Amino acid sequence: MITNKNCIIRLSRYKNALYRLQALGFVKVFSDNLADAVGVTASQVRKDFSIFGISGNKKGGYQIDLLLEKLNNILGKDRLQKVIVVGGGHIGSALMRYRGFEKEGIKIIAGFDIDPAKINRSNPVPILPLEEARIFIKTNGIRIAILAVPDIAAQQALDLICAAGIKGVLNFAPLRLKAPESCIVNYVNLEIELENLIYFVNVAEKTE
Amino acid sequence: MITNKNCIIRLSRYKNALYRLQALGFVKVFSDNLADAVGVTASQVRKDFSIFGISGNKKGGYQIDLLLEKLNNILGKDRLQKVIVVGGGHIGSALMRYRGFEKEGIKIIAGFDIDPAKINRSNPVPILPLEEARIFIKTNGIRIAILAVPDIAAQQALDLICAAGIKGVLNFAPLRLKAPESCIVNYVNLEIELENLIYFVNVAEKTE
DNA sequence: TAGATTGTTAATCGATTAACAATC
DNA sequence: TAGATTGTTAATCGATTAACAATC
Repeated sequence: MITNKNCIIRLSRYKNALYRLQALGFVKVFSDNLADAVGVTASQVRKDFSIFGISGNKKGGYQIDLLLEKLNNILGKDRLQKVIVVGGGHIGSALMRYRGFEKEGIKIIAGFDIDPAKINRSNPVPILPLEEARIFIKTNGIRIAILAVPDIAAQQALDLICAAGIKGVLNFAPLRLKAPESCIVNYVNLEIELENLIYFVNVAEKTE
Repeated sequence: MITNKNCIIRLSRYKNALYRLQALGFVKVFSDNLADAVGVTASQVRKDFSIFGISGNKKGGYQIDLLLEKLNNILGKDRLQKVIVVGGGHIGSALMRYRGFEKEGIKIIAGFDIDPAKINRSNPVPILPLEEARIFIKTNGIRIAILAVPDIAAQQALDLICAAGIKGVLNFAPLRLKAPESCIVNYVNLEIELENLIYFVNVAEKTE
């Protein structure tokens, strides 16, 4: 199935919008409503659904609960996703304390750091020595990791967790990493996000 | 000038790669080298440059220092960018302590929160009451804000800072916000980033 | 000069949108 | 039935890539 990243991101947005509509008491939805809620065209919504074989009812729209079930299934939300955080610095520890993941079925079950001062086995999310990561990942069958270590440590940390069996990494370190084929690395680069915003604000300012 | 977001993001990546090459002692670079460093085609590099009227030397490639000067100018890196953070929770306070912005000429000069317990005027980055945000933004001519408040508070906080003159917002709250035309809102949605990663890891697992 | 690289145009590719037959 | 909405195909749009003349 040929799909691009943007399409999958839209599926997540549809899902989130559907939960909001459901909370407001809606039971069914038209492609038009959903398009409005997410900020895309109705054609886009129907096209995205058709890619995944999701069908509604001619004239009747889509039943929200069934639609959510299908989207959740596609997005792998039908089971709890266990995730680890590598790096117990500002970003890493903020992510470990962040509550927003829970409602999405994503649970951060441990953090890892090389600094012995950061180790804390009795934390709600325990912070363990990095050298235990390998056995922890294997024992618990962890596939997803968030990488939030300093630039210079990032490649080495990635190598370690990939070798231990990690299949997907969300990397916050602001540089491009080399990963084996078995591991997907997605990037969150806050510096570049801000730089981008500043660029478009400057452009808007000049043209106004 | 017609430009898309991806093009500007590539300019940031070129810039970052050029600094690394410069640190390694390189003085000039070919479109081919830069393409490799960033993971795009050489055509893409030359095309991006031509959009902004950046030219090199036939056969001679591009002189790194001149290229950096032009890219920095386009990206607005020629002056310090002062930014505020709204929300002193886990994400907000992590961003205020994060040192990675400084080397990019981005300085977080204050944080704001409604919780009196979070106020701290003697912090390296002072945390001030939200009701002071309006006057602070106006007095200091702040144009860029990072929004890191809980979902339910996000729209109200955005309204407040937009009214005070904010022109660009990097929003971490996981919902779509309504902003006036005068203000650009970019979204960082960590839940959706993880969901996306999980999807592609699942797909890879099924097809292997 | 011969070889290599830029800058730009044309071709390709893929994603989005429009249109409309099917149908409830 | 008449009207409205889906599902899908075709058209459009825009971004990326390939090709190559210009030229150093």
